[in-house]
Amino acid sequence: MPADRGLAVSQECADCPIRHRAVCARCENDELQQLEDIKYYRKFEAGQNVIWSGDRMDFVGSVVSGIATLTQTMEDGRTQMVGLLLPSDFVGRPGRDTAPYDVVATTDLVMCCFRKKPFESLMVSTPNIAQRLLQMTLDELDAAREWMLVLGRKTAREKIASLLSIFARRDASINMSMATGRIVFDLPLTREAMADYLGLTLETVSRQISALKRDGVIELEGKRHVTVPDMDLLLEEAGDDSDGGMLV
Amino acid sequence: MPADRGLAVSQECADCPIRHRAVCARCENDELQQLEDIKYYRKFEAGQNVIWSGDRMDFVGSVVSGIATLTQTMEDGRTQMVGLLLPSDFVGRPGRDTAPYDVVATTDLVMCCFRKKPFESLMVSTPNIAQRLLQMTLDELDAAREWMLVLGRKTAREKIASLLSIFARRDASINMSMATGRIVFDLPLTREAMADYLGLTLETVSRQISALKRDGVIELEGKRHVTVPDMDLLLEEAGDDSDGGMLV
DNA sequence: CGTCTACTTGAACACGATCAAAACGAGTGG
DNA sequence: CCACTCGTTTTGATCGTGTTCAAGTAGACG
Repeated sequence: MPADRGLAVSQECADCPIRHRAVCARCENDELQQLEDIKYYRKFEAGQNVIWSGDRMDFVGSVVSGIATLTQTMEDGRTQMVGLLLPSDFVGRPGRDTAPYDVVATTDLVMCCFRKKPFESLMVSTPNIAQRLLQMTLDELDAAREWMLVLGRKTAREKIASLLSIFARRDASINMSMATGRIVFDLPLTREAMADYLGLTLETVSRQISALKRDGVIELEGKRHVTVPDMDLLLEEAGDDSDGGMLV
Repeated sequence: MPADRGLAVSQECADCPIRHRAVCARCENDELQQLEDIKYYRKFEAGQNVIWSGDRMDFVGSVVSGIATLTQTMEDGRTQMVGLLLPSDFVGRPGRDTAPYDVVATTDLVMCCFRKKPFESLMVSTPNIAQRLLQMTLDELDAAREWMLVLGRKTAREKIASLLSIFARRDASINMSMATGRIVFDLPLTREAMADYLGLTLETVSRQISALKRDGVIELEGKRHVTVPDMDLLLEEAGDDSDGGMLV
């Protein structure tokens, strides 16, 4: 178990890639300075646990790059992913000190961490941080509720299409591929991780991906490289309103 | 469609039953006074819609008494309940003006409402409100994620047991029935509403309740009156850690 | 090559859904 | 008091989606 490299990334908040989306988004320069004083970076390798459920948590932080998952596990081993952490997402809960879920790095991961105690003090003295955190938490609550519909009522095919839409949408907003209509991305999760997110088995995930490929909804190169020729078609397969719920 | 009685409950915040649990929990007397200035009560009858998905929302508020549900519906009619609103729970989102879900009164319901604009101003000027709302939102996020495990990985029997545990736990904390070991309560939801919460059909709900009764996990008088002779047994059926995750 | 791990595919099964009918309880009116 | 309706719930029979168990393929790395 190779420890994370001690001397990690060093970076100015000013040119941080998640500057305008993370908890610090609303901070003024002086507030940013205060955060800078208590922050440090940590790197994790793909597959590494960031936090173990039940462990004491003495930091909170933001995902800078890479992807992590939040998962819950029952005694008999059944696991359910309850959150997908993308760059700018926040980890940890001010005011609680043991972690309720496992946090696992799915890809190589860089996190911007704050020691919990000083961060909690800042929360009180800096409304811009608390307000941003409230906003982000409300967004996550909406996402969690949307996912409850997926888990409770959608078919396996719709579930897969829903998950692919999430990746496709995220990628479209980064790569500006809207123009061409074709969206291309790499799946950041294994079939098993997808199954854990969707409440399915990995075999069913595999079968449904094959089916969507066979039906021309997606194209596959290798196991991970996906092309979506027609986003509207994918959304239809996902069972979402085609006239896109523009919550953004 | 009988309108809600215009002249509704009038009440002092000081002797409000949800005073220490709602958004206002942390407020000092002067802050409470400011809330009192912008609040008004509304009553809804069982079955009435409080809010329709997509509608403009010009108020936020707290459930004072009764039970309401948050539900999401797909075009083809499949519905999933995404939240259960009990007394002291908060409805509405500062900073957003169209409702993302239907809110339906399941029993007769009293809400303490605040006009949205003034409330948003108070949020900025009164950290105690914003902080309490953040705390409550984080709790709801935890609850939503717990429910994702129920929806994604539990069997029908475990789902029913999980739902019954929620009601039982809530009731135990009110009635102090811990002593006797027997917990008694009335189901606040129809079989159909339970099905919508659990991602099942109402027939399956009915069958599993019958099965739990047959196996002595619960006792039933009529359709709604439930007795739990052994809470540990119920929790075991729900698939939860028997040594109770004491998050309280 | 051999050995991983990740993924795919097949066959049989089981759980929960679906369709259908009947029981129950509360309310209404003769 | 019984007959009637209406909404909720129970129970039964059959069906289908997704699971389970099992074998096999593909690609990476030694």
